[in-house]
Order: sequence, then structure tokens, then C-alpha cells
Amino acid sequence: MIQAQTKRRLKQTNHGTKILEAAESIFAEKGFYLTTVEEIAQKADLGKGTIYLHFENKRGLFLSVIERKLDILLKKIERGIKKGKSPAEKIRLATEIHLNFLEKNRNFFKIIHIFSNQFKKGMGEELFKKVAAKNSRYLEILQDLIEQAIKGGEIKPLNSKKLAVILVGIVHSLTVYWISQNEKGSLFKDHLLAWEIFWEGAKAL
Amino acid sequence: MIQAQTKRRLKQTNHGTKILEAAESIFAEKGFYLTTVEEIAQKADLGKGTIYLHFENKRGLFLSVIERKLDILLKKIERGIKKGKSPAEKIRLATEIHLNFLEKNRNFFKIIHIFSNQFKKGMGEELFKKVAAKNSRYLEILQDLIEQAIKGGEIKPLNSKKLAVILVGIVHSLTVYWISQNEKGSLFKDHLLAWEIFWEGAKAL
Amino acid sequence: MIQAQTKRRLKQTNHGTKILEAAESIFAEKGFYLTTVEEIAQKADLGKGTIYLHFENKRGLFLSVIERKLDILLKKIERGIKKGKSPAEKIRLATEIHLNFLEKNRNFFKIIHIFSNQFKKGMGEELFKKVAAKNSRYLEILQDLIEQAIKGGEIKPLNSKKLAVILVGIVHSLTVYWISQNEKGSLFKDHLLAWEIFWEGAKAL
Amino acid sequence: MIQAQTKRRLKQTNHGTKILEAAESIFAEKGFYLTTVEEIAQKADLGKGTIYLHFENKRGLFLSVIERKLDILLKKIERGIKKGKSPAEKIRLATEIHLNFLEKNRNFFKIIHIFSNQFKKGMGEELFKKVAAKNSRYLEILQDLIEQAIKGGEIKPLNSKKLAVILVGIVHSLTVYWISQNEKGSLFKDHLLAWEIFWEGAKAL
DNA sequence: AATGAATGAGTCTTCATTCAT
DNA sequence: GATGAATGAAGACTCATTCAT
Repeated sequence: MIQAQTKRRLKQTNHGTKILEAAESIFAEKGFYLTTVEEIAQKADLGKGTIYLHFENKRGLFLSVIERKLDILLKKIERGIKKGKSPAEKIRLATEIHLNFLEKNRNFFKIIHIFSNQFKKGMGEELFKKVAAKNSRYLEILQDLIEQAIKGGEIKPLNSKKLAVILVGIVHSLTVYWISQNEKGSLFKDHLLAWEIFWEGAKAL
Repeated sequence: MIQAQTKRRLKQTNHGTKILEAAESIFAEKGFYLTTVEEIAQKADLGKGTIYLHFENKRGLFLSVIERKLDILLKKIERGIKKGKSPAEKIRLATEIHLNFLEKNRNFFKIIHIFSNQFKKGMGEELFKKVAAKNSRYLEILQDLIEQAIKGGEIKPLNSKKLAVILVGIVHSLTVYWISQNEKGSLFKDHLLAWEIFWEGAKAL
Repeated sequence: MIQAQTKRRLKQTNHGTKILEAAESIFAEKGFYLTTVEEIAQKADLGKGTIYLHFENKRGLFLSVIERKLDILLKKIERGIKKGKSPAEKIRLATEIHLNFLEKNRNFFKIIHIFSNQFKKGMGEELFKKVAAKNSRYLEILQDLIEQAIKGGEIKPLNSKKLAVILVGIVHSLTVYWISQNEKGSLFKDHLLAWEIFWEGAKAL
Repeated sequence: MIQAQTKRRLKQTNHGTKILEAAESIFAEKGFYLTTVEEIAQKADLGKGTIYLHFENKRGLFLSVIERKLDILLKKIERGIKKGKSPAEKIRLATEIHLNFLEKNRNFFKIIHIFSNQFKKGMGEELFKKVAAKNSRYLEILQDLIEQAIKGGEIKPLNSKKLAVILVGIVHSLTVYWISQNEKGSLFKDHLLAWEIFWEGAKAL
């Protein structure tokens, strides 16, 4: 009896995850509009209708794909930077973790990139806002750390938000480049480069 | 008779431009897939069929929108950097021109951003390659300048391509931020910030 | 053991009735096509699959809803008109019972109304015919009575079937009106009006 | 040039009408839900998309089918009853015209019958209200005439609205019967029967 | 050249029905 | 018996593209 329950629950969980993973890879490959629900269902070895038992609609599925990964990334970063002793070191750790995650989750990065572009109009509801909020959470964490570093005299007194934006921009541009090069070599190694440019550029004299 | 011909040709040219401009603003607002040809035609005060006299299809129109602007930007940059005396100054000028252009052509930036995401699949032909090439031309120019600066001892001997990627990434992330802030203040002013971070981070000790 | 069996059988019977009653109210509210089996199951506090243990399919359930009520109505009428002494009085009694029943079973009337419209095509089988037959049984009863009244000189020698149709039409139109007025006042009271019009219009001079 | 314009306009008009007529017959045959837009398009010898150039959606088409016919019927009745000298005669004329129209437009009647049942929920907008209003316009005309007849002492002082409802009910029930009999004989001839029952039943003593 | 009516391929989404548990 | 997760057929509707005028 317990066995059966467990099995069923596992099965369900698996379905949700199976769908999210199938969706992730196809959305990453083709973008939101060229991806069909049918295709996702096939890749997940499920009927089309089953998708709709787990997600309200195609859009909801797309947002869920993002939400799931953002949660994981944020948790990793929040946990990881605790090891850093100074704000500066924490920032470096965040960059390192971020690039490491993107290397292992290239699909996710592609999707995040899509996200910011494909939903210009017609948003506004619950889930979208939640995802958008999570999306900018990382930026806030960085901004906080930068502010602390500025107060501690480690970083020049520049606009902390813009510095955070720049650091993320550096990380993203390296990722885009890495992906465009068909992902040769390790993206993770670039965290030192990213960090060096940012740090030397921003540190107090 | 010649008059009439001339007039007609002018008109045509105007049509092409009218369409490109209408398309630019709508693509920027709604992305590729949510934009309908009908809408573009209306904004251009033309019949839907007329669009197809000037562009092969919706996709071709989209690429043409990009191509036109990239041509202008590249010309501006190539011309502008001639005034710089050292590679370093040329790089700074390029950044300045780039941000200045993006500020004045926010629509274009949005479209470029879309470009890199919405055409994952089904590319391969002529026009697309041309646009992709132009798109990376700026990167090449920067890479060249950075290589020269490295040779001249102005910049640390790092990977020149990645440094170019990072610089463009800084510019783009600031632009995205500026747009997300509803374009308050001048984006152009940020070129000093972008430059400072990059230069201090990359310059030889 | 016997107890258990009995309980179970009772339970089953209850299930059938529970489903029929849930179905009746929802079909009445939303019509056949806008009603989902899921909804009926929920209202009946049962699983969706359970519906299919008791009825062949949605259509069969719909027809069963009608059949059950028609049985009750016909029995009431057949029993009730026995008290009438002349055919004329029996007709009046039938009208009275009919309107009384409709007042107390508005849902049923709405469903009957749907019935005649929503199954234009794809009928032909057993159950449908049975329901259609029952549906016209009342008309036959009336026609018989009218024929007797004609023979007895109480009613003008007009087409008895059409007279029956007219009488039912009067009853139905008053019911529709009553329902459209949000069922204010008593529909039952109108039986005198219905009867007066019909009787004065049809009675022999 | 004028030829061309005319031809085109005629063509358009024809399309609208062709669609309405195709829709009328199929809706009448199968009801709203079992009718597919595809089917209507085929019957009208047009592409599916063309339907949507002329009507907002399936529902709008359905309502338009009704609206068109109701307009014609109401005009006929309003014009026709002018010939009557007394309210009573006008009422008789209205009944005559009504039955005559239903005989010639059986499809329309079937659709009207559907109308009142299939749109229980989810209405509320413009077109629906307009159609509903037109639908009850005939009832109002009758009610007015009956009130005049009551004032003139031709008809007993009963509830004029209910009398109108009853008269329409008689007409409709005869039509339903006639249709159920596969439309043998002339429905039109029944107007005398309908009138006799109603008039003898309602007239002042 | 310019138009816009016509087209139908393509997609999301719903829901009756089945069947493993 | 009872369940409800899974299915996929079916259908409304959109929109890029064509082509007769």
C-alpha cells in the first residue's frame, strides 16, 4: 500500500520534472514561439494533455522552467558566498558560482536570455512577476555586497547598482561568447578573467 | 516622363525606408513573433502586399531592419575611431560612439537583442549570414584595437577576443539597465564608467 | 456479511441517484455541451471514473436524467387524471399536474428544452428512442382525451393531435415565460389561465 | 472601373450572405456545438479563414444568422399588421405572417429554438443583447395589440403579457409539431386553427 | 506598382473516455 | 467497486503569404 502510494507519488514527481527538463532543452534550442507543446510532450514521453495536468499552459510551463533553475542558482549563490570573508571575496565567489552554474546549465542561460525578450507584452500576472523578481534577486545580492565593499573602502565610491549590472554583464557576455564558440573549453575558467577585469577596474586605489 | 520615373523611384525608396522604420519600432516593441505584417503595413501606411514587393518575407524584413542599422553604426565607429591617437583612445572612442548610438536608437538595441535569441533554428541562408557577420564586425574591430594595445604595452596580455567580448558586454548590460529603468538620464554619460572599469581592469600595470 | 452486501447495494443505488441529481442541476444550468463530466463528478462527490460505472457515457447520463423525470411525471399524470369525471376535466387535471410538476422541477423543464435541440444528429439508438417515446407519451394521452371529448361533443371536431400540441405549447410557453421572469410568483396558478384559453377556444359551441 | 468595383462589392456582399446561409442551414441541422467552422466554410465554398474576415468568431456568426432573419421577420410583421383595422385583426395578421414566415424559414426557427437554450452562460456583450432584444420585440408588439384589444373590449381583461406569451406558444408548438412531422402539409394553414383557439379563448364574452 | 481579400497550414487547448492501481 | 492520471482526437482561431484586380 505504501509502496503503491510512493510509486505513484514518485511517478508524478517524475512527470513534473520530466516535463520541465524536456521543456528546458527544447525552449533553449528553439525559443518560446517555435517550440510546440506537442514536441515537449513527445520528448517527455507523455501525451499532450498530460502537460496540461501539470502546467496551466505553455507560457506557465516556460516560466516554471525558469523559476526552478533560478531557485537553484540563487540558493547556490546565497549559500556559497557565506564562505567569503570580505565583501570583495564574496563578490568573487558569486561570480565563480554563477559562471560555474551557467557552464553546467547552458540551456538555462539560453532560456533566461529568451525570457527577457519574448515577453514584452501581455504579462502582469502572478507567476511572471515572481520570476521577474527572482531574476533580479541576484543583482540585488551583488549590489549589497558592492555597497559593503564601498563602505569598507575596498571599491571606489561609484554607483553600486551600475557596478552590479556591469559585473553581471561581463559574466553574461563571456557566457554568450562561450556558447557561440560551441562551448569549447571551460567557461568556468573565465571567472578569473571576469573577476580580474572587474576588480582591477573597480577597486579603490 | 523622366520626372515621373524619378518621382516613382523616389517613392519606392521612401516605401522601403518607411517600411523599415515602421518595422523597427514594432519589432522592438513586441518582438518578432508577436509582430504581424499587417501591423507593420498599417504603421507604414501601405498595403500588406506592398511589404512583399520590397522584402522577401517577414523574416527578411526583420533582418533588413538590423542590417541597415548595423551599417550605420559600423560606419560611425570606423570613421570615429580614426580620431583616436593610440589604440587605447580608439577603444574608448568606440565605446563612446557605441553607447551614444544605442541611446539614440534604443529600438535598434532591443531588436539586436531579439535577433540573437529568436533565430536559433532555420537560419543558414545568405541574408542571415551577412547580418551575423556584420553583427560581429564591431567585435573584430575592438579585438584588433585591443591586440594593438597589447602589443603596444598598454593592455595586459590577455585573450584579446575575450576582452573585446567583455567590453561589449559592459556596454550592453548598461544599456539593458538603462532601458529597464525606463531610460531615465543619459546612457551616453555611462561611457566613462564603462571605460573606467574596463580600462583600469585591463590596462598594463 | 449480508449487512455489508445490503449496505453496498444501497450505496450503489445512492450513487446512481446522486449522479443523476448532480447531472440534472448542472445540465439545466449550462446545457449539454458546456457541462463537463468532471463537474458532475465533483458535484456528486465521486470520482470521474465512477460515473462511467453507472452510465455508458455522458450522453447516456443525459438521457437517463430525462428518462427518470419523465417516468415520474407520466406516472403522476396517469394517476391524477383518473379522478376526472369527463374527458374535459381530465384534460384540465393533466394541465394542472403538468404545470405543478414543472414549477417544482424547473431544472427538468430546462433539460427537456435542451433535449429537443441538442440532439439533432447522432441519435438512433435504443435509449434515445425510448426517451423520445416517453417524451411524446404525454401528448398521446392528451390526444386520446381530446378525441374522447370530441366524440362526447365537448370539444369542436378539430384535429385532436394539433389541439394536444397547442395545449402543451401553451403550458410550455407559460413555463418559459415564468422562468425568464426569474420564476417570480407561482407558475401553478397559471394553469387556470392556460385552461381557460384552451377550453374556451376549443369547446363546442 | 466601375464594373470592377461593383463586381467586387457584389462579391463581398455575396460572401457575407453565402456564409450566413451556409451557417444557417448547418446550425439548424446540427446545433451550435456540433457545427464546425470548417464545415460552414466548405458549404460556403470558402476558406476557413475567410469566415473570420466577415465575423468575429463562431458565436458572432451564429448571432448574426439570427439577427438577419429576425430583422426580416419583424419588418414583415410591422408592415403587415398595418392592414388590419382592429387590434384583433392585427393580431390575427401577425399570427398569419409569423406562421407563414416560419414555414418558409424552417431553418431559422430551429436556430431560434437553439438560441434560447445554448447560450445560458457567458453572454453579456453587445451583439447578444441586441439579438435578445429583437427576439422579444415581437412579443412586445403582440402585447401592445392585446392591450388595445382589451381596452376596446374585444378581449377579456387578462394579463396582456401572458396572453401574448400564450399566442406565441401556440404558434411555436404548431411549428415544432409540423417540423417533427417532417413538414408535411402547409404550416401556414394552421394559422386559422391557432387563431381560432386563441381568439375564442381570449375574446370578451 | 499597389492592394487587401482569400487561404489553410499550424497550434494551443479542452475534455470524454480509458485503465492501472 | 472506485479512482483520477493519462491520453489524443477534435476544433477554434491566427497570420504569413499569394494573386487577381
